[in-house]
Amino acid sequence: MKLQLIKTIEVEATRPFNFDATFHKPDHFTSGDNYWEPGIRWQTMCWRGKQLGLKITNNSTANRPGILVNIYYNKPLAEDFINSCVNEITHRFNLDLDLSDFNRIFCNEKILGPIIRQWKGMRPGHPGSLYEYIIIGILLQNATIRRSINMFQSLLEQYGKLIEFDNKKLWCFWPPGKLKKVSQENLRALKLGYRAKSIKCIDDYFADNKIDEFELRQKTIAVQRSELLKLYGVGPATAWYLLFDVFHNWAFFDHISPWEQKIYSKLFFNRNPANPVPAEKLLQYFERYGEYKQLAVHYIWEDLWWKRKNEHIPWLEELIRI
DNA sequence: CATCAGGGCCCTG
DNA sequence: CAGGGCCCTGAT
Repeated sequence: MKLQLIKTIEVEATRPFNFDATFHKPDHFTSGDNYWEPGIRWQTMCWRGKQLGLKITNNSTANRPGILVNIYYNKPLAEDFINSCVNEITHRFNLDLDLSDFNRIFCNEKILGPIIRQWKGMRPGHPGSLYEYIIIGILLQNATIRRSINMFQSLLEQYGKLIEFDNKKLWCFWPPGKLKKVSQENLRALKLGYRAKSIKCIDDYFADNKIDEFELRQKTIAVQRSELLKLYGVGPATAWYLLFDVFHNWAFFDHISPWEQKIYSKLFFNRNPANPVPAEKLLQYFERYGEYKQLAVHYIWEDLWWKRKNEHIPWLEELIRI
């Protein structure tokens, strides 16, 4: 399906703003739903049931940071649809985030200071909806990266849509409810294993409107967490990712998985991965970043993955087991 | 060839 | 609250 350019919108970002560190996260696994090169991100987006193509371009001038969003579709789009879509993009990528406090407090901190100076204006965030992120989160569970990518790709090819815009062919996520008539066995045939049940349950849950992402955004983190844990297939690890990436809680840090523990141990304590610092002690260490502890670790984490793009880091390669 | 952990979670006892 | 089982892969 080839899409046409329907609308171009300028969106401002708060300053300081770093386009590439915001729109490309080297630690997120590459999937067929987006493509990045410096200054441009092509991204598919399923918004209110419509499967759109987006070309997001850096549009920053010296004193006016921002992006240009080209929206591609096969029909004209209503004004309020476009506005809501752009608001959602602003939200998901945190274009209106005020980082001044964070920058001021930590710009001279030993580890974080230099990283903040290098990546000043980087935002956390995730391009997907809550539904989409949960699906991906489930695919990440108890699997190697390669396997997660394979499972995601199979799902996209079965239930997503391949769209072409601006000379890019990218897969777009399906809307919630798409799996209504799909059986667990169908999903298992895609080699999802026991995750088939979780994904089926999640799709039903969203299709039946038992959860509202936008209402949940307004709730306290305690409510958000308990609502997420009610979902079949979502446990503490997946909830932790969601609370940061989807619900934008910068202070929440309650979970460290074994592979992350090893990387943190090396980064913060230069400890051999075979002998990592206990997770409890790491969490205690992150307390120094107070209200911004997860944002702080995100900066340090992303910095590491950007380094990996440019230099070989043997100890890291051994830990991530792609 | 077998065995086993892996970007967890659910269920059982 | 600890521990077994789960799908499938690739490493050993």
